[in-house]
Amino acid sequence: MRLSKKTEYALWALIYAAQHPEGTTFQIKELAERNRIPKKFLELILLELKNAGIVESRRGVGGGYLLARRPETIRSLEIIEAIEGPVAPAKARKGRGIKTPGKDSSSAVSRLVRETSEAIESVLDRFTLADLAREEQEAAERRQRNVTYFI
Amino acid sequence: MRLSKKTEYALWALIYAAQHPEGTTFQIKELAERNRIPKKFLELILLELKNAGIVESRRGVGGGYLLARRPETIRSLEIIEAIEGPVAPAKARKGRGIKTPGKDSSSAVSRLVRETSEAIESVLDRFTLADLAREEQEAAERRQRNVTYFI
DNA sequence: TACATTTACAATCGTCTTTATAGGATAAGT
DNA sequence: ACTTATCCTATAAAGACGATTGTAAATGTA
Repeated sequence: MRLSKKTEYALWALIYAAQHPEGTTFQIKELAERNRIPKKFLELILLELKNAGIVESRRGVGGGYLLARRPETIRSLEIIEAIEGPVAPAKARKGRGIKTPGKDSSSAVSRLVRETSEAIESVLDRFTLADLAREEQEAAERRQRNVTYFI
Repeated sequence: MRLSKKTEYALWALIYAAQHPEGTTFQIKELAERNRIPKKFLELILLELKNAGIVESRRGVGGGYLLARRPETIRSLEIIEAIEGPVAPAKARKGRGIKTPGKDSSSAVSRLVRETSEAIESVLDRFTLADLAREEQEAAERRQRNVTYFI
């Protein structure tokens, strides 16, 4: 599984957002500098996340972005799909529809893709933004204490 | 999960190969026409599958391609990785190595990717080429009997 | 009102990947 | 030799990816 840079930036941005006190905004500029994300690119990404209903924006002085919902209710699947589009292939509509051998949803290849997609969804469904933010926080604390675990 | 056309063609080709009696060859030309795959593109794909040790080739009259191993021993993971490269991100080497916060394997995003990759691998590991070929065979028979199941 | 701050949004651009296509070289069976 | 079929290299069109540029619009503050 490979995440595009765009999706990776989106995840970082939302983790950053989740680490802010609820209801307070953060600015694109600050986030871009901290995480070395191209500012204008980040703008684009946050706009998409806004259109997906994951963040909200406030314009003007003191404005910025903030989570639209509580991080416990935002699953990583939703985030990734907001940027990359659906993980699972569109379900074949039942009823009318012409049968083309290759694209047939009963074909072995389609089944393989379907089962894999379901596995991906089930993992991404388990992790909420709150989980990611907490985990990132803990990792950061470990780094600060300068402790490295070699297993 | 999205498969590239190339990988899809590779799977079709191998399913086709698996449906042939063991030890007999099939020709690119025939397969290309039957499945409407660009012949030259298919050539490229079979070459890659050959370099990956999945198929063998025989030149000259009566030549063609055939599976290098029994279909029960060829897992779909192997096929997909032969074309698309590794599913899982390369494991971070333990020991020396500079720590870059973003790419840190302990970060929340890395963990998410890692767990998802493992889920994908575990599904793709369960299906062998023999499974796919059998399933495709059954689907083809159902189609021939002209029976459609609307669930 | 004037101004600084901050997002909104459209358009563009260079590079890489994907999906092929073309042409000939090479090998092997008959 | 001749035919069949793979082997190999090069190239090209289209689209996705990653990012930049420029301008507009909203909002709080002096």
